[in-house]
Amino acid sequence: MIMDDSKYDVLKIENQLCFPLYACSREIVKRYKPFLDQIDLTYTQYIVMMVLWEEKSVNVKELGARLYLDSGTLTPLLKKLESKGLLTRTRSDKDERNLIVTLTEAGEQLKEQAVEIPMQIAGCTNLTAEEGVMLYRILYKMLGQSAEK
Amino acid sequence: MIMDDSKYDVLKIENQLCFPLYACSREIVKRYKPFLDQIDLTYTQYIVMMVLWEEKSVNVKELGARLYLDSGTLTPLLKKLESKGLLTRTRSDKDERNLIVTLTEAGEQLKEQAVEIPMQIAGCTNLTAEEGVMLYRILYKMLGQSAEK
DNA sequence: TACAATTCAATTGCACACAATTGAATTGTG
DNA sequence: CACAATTCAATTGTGTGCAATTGAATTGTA
Repeated sequence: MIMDDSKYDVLKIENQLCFPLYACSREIVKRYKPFLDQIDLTYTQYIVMMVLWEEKSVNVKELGARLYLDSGTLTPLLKKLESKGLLTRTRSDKDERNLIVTLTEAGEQLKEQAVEIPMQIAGCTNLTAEEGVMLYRILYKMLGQSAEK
Repeated sequence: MIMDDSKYDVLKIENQLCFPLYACSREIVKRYKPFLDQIDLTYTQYIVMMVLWEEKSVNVKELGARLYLDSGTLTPLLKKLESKGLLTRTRSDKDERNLIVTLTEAGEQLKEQAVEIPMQIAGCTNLTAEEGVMLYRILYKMLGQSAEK
């Protein structure tokens, strides 16, 4: 009689959904690196810029909500992007608590180089179109749960 | 005539697969935190312990391959787990370059508390069983690509 | 209107991640 | 055997992430 499962099976990494999620996320970000190096951005800086390329101007709270990041992560990162001249940081007149982040002309120009990246990355994936769509749908379903709070 | 797409659409966060992966990974790890706090482990320490609960003894290279982590991350983390008494770190006799990490009795005992965690986490997910299986399969397909190198 | 509660970004402290380098140990090769 | 190349873990330096706290600004309420 074979007896190869036990109450400890749940503790095997291969039986957990969180681990491949965690590992995959880091592997994909790593795949972006050579491309992002060309425009001197880290992955986190890149997704902040993506929001600005869409919105032109957002406050830190909105940015954090979009990216699931808090001010502890964003504040130093935004200061760095400001020092690179890609954005400006100014307090709102209406409410001095709010910090408004605005794309500069240099930031806008970076978009021209960045637009090449998604295409280059797309070729790196071994998923079918259907798998991509499925993965996307499932991940956003999980994220939706987080957003509800 | 509506003209609401452009060559910049690829730069919208919602059109990228990497972002929900990155965000989801962090959100799920965050969901583990209250449970891991009870046994005083971080998520990364937890997955290292999971390997040891399975293997009893591994070297740093193997551990890194299993977890997609390098010695820069593992060395300080293993020293911390050693100082907690959960594992020992010894050089291999056969090859002094190799560091062998071995589970201690205390580490083995922690397994009894850890075994409750996966069950508690499972209840936190809003995915169907099918979605869970699908997600798992797709993520490991992507990871397989990384493993090939 | 006072003033308590709330809402912001910033700060602090800790724990990863990871690229790049270092230095010791081992292996491969002439 | 000598010694160059390789393989390890450790170290260094930079950049996140995030919980918890702080302090200024605003809002809600007695």
